[in-house]
Amino acid sequence: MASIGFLDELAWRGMLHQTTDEKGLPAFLETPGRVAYCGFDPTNDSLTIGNFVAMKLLAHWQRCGHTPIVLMGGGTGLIGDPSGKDAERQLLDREQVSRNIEGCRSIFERVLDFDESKPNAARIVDNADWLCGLGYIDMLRDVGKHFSVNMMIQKDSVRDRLENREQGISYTEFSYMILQAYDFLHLRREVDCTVQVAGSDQYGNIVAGIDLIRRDMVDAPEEAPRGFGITAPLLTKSDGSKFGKTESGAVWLTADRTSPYAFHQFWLNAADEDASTYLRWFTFLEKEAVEDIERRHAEAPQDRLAQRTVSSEMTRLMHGQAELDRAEAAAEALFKGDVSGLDEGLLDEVFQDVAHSDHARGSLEGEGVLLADLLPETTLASSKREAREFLGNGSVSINGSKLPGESALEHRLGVDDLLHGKTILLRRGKKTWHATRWT
RNA sequence: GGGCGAGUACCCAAGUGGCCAAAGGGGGCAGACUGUAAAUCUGCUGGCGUACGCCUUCACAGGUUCGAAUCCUGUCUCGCCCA
Repeated sequence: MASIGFLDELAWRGMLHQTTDEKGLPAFLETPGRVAYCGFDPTNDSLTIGNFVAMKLLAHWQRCGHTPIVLMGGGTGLIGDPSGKDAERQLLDREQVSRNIEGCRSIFERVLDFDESKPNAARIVDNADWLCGLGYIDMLRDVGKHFSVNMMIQKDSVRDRLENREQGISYTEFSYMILQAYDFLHLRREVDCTVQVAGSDQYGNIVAGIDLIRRDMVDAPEEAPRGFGITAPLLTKSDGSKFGKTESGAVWLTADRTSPYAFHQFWLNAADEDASTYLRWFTFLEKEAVEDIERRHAEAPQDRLAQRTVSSEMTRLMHGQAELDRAEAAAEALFKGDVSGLDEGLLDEVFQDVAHSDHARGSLEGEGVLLADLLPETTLASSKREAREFLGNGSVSINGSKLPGESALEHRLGVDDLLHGKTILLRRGKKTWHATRWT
């Protein structure tokens, strides 16, 4: 089936940070059908491209013939993971958490194979199912007993918060590690899950789980596997800024939160220095194909082949071929050609893809509409004052042609500006579009 | 429970009675240059008004004062130390 092992696959992609057993793990993974899990916090009813990385670890795992388990932290999500957080987390209520889990399910289905006829079908479990029923006293006796506080406060996730004079850590979040360790133990016992994969920030939690399993299995035969951990490095951008954020917030994997067009644009706009990393991290292309693209990209970076490949692969995977075609057509129309010459069908598509708004056609008659008054009604300006600022800067275009700053403040839109009798395309700066429809 | 300290705009951070819509940095947006890239340079960055201006803001609620982010009282939150 798979010609390349899981660890090698991650390694060439640059997605392998560390494992808990450099020597034993490769041999262990030679047997197909191993079970690994990765945890996800159900803090939202959708997932972001940051979560995608963890999901992809499981996808590679599955493609290498092993069985992936998506662990939704319906129970731990009620607590909050202190790792990488500099502030105490908001507690979620249980109803919200279960709604969120439902919302994420379809996303996993796009990346993992849940076909139950396969021996290594993926599945989703919710740790609320076993955590919420635990008694506090039982937990303290059976699990807490195995944890040394001395050790716990050494873990980075906790220590950072202890040493940070601005923010401490509550007992609730301090306990998170125990719960996550217990998850691993539970899955080890119940479904023979022997591996946990995650981002490197989870390393401490993973090790805690392995420790717990080891203590639990003191009497088990020596050859019985305990637990392994595999982590991916933190994804960083070349300019040092945080990956996956745009001016409008996180990039989501579902169309209701980030439109396929915006999603496509996000990848297309990647810096050259990041494009190759994205290619390796986010596409499933094989090594030779990736290296070929990198070579061609290096020869002619202005063609942005690497960015184009990532954006089309990712958009197709998350939103399907049809949405990819639309996003590409819209991008082509908006950035390559003369938008005033778009045919009506394509214009309608573009209208759907970019931010848009509806207006009363009557106001265009006669004197027309002062652009400075219109902009605050669009996504291009948040206030009239800001609108004037953009206009004065000469940042605004109508149907693709830029308005010089001097005349822009007084500029009025009229019926002559309508494309195909109903649409005016506005643009601020280079790439922020807004379509207005007049009916 | 007691003592000490902190809470300023998107973030960090100055300011300790008027010159404060509040320094500086970061981030963000825009302009020039480009390849819908990076780097660089320039401008903007509480709201409203095309200016003079008006309004809201320095944790919250009151108070002192002609005048408060700044002083006082109480409340809340956080941190450190003691019990």
